[in-house]
Amino acid sequence: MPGFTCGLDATLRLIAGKWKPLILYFLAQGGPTRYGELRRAIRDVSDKVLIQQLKELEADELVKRTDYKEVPPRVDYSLTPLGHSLAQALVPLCTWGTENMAEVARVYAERDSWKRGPA
Amino acid sequence: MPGFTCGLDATLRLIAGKWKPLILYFLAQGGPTRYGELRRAIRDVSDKVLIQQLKELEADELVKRTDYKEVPPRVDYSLTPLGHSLAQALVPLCTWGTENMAEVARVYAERDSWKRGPA
DNA sequence: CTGCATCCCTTTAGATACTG
DNA sequence: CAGTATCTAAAGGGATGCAG
Repeated sequence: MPGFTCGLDATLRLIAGKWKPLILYFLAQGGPTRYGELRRAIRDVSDKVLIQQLKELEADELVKRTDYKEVPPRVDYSLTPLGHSLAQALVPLCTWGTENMAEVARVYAERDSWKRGPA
Repeated sequence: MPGFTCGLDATLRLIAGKWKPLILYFLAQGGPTRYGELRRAIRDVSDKVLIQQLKELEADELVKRTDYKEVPPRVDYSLTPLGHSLAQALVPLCTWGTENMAEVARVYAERDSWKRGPA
């Protein structure tokens, strides 16, 4: 039901998913990447979730899956032109995070401490 | 537990939440905004969720809440300097969405159709 | 190596009604 | 006007084990 309130809304629907931005960003840096490598690069993600998100990205035409039909299996993932342009739009977020990482870590630590209670 | 794999990772933790980017972006455009106005601007969000996300943004020092202690109540929300800089980093995503909205709407429509099955 | 299936749990979000 | 409270639904995510 296309009825985006604004461009940001449209974009957000594509990158909603815990690991999607990370996947896009990683692929943008490294070119075609094999499944296993991706899996290791995106720490802490399970097979199920990674595959799931890759499929959604593929359905959204942001990522291209290439199956070389070899044995043992070899598959790699790369960005489509659309995916690549989106990844570019992610760059400022990455930059922001890098520049403000200390600040972010600080507020994050505070949040966690009151979450667990003062003690 | 600060241990961000990269800047993007750090940023994502702050803007994870269905409406947060939209809230930040709206505040960036409009300056201090009263609760009711925000509520109407961010379509389809419930009071509960909106308040919840605003509180988290406030805890993360991205948004500032001002209570004028009047009756009837008057409260407004605005961006902190940190929040403002983050909102700036969101601009390219918005631009991307606007530029590619037709494309996004198309892939989205396709997804929805096969989701509901052929027939 | 790549990836699917299953089961389960937590988080997130939404509806509704109510209060100072 | 600006929220709170409560309940429920759904999505997202994770562990494990199996398969081609």
